Amino acid sequence: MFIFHVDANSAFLSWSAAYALEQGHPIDFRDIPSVVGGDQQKRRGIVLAKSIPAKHYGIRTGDTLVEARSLCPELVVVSPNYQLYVSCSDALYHLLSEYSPIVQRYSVDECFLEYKQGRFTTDPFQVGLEIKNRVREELGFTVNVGLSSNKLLAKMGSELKKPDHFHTLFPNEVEEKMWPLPVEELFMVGRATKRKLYKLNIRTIGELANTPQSLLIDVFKSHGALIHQYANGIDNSRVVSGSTLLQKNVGNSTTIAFDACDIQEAHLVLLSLCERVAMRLRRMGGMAQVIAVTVKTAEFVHYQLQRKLPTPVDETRELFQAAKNLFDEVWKKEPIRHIGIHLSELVPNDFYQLTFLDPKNREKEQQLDKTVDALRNRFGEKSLVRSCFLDSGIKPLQGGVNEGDYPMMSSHL
DNA sequence: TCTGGGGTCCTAGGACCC
DNA sequence: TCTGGGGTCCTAGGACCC
Repeated sequence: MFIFHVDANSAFLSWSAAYALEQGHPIDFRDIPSVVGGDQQKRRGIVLAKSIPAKHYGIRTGDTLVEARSLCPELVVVSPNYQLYVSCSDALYHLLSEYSPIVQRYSVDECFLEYKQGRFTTDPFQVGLEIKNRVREELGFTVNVGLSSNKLLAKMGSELKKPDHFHTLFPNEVEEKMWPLPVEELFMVGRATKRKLYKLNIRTIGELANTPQSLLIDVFKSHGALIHQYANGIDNSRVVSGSTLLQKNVGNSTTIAFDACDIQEAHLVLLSLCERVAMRLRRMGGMAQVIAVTVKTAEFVHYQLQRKLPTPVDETRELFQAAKNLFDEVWKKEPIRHIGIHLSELVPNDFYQLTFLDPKNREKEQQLDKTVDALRNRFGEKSLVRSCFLDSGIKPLQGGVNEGDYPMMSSHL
């Protein structure tokens, strides 16, 4: 059994660069210090992706654009084009699907691929190289490809040397290729874990691998067992293809372009988030049993309140009512920068139909939602909006990558 | 106009029940 | 009255990933 991991190099930046070239732009953003960054006017001014020259200035993903510019004054900042990114992601997925029916989309720019070698299949080493080269030549951006016998090692392999490289990282290569790396490069070792490991004098993946597992469990609980296994190259998870997986949570949140100071404004933002998250929930065919409202104040203080609902819900109106109640309880009247709504403990909506007896009211409400969804799907999200948003300065649907401001893609690169 | 948005999983602690 | 000990459910919050 062979597993590939395919990872687009600096995905958002490469994709924007390739598209700009295709549109006749004279400069390849990948060759100069450049970043993809959010809109500072809308208070989303952070680095979403960076070119390799930008990285050499010390610019990191997540830095504010102000910080990034102070590191490199001539930095070129490109606006994100989410529709383009979805097209590129789809193109990559489809190319990989030619090699195996089992392809897992791990994120917008990463896939796992399970490859069974048989009498008539190609040698996996050839396949890895071919994928890498075909993506570059046919899609116009580069990827790293990792090959191993499990997902963890395939992923670690694809991170080795970038860009445009194919690596193997089989169990017998772990000691040589993975153990010398700094411990924070191991999958699932983030900032907090790194700090604690350094305190234990564990600085490389090899040192972690050779630390007694019992010690790690004492310090990190189950997470300790996990990273110890990973450091030793052990992982038994399967490649899960398609959308067979029922999503566990769904949420939308947004940074408001101005601080919301009164309850009417806050409720409007909540409603606009509800519109979007409820639509996504229904599209998934789910109903939510738990709803949470999160708030980030102008001072960047976070708080959250969650509540179990008496019955699973997918109606926009019900969700809004619940969200409003939570918000009113939790809000301490400070100016608000950011609001979110998250739904969890999802169940399939057919389950609900059979299980609960509710007033006819609900059926009417669900019919209404269904009609609204259908109209918006057919004619666009803006085809039907609530009148309360007119002149409010608040978009009628919010959350996620903000819709609609981008021209339709005419080509697929 | 310095600080995005969408997920998954785990743990602690309190309420409540037997 | 020197005050157990399970179990489950619920909520808050943290850590990690992209």
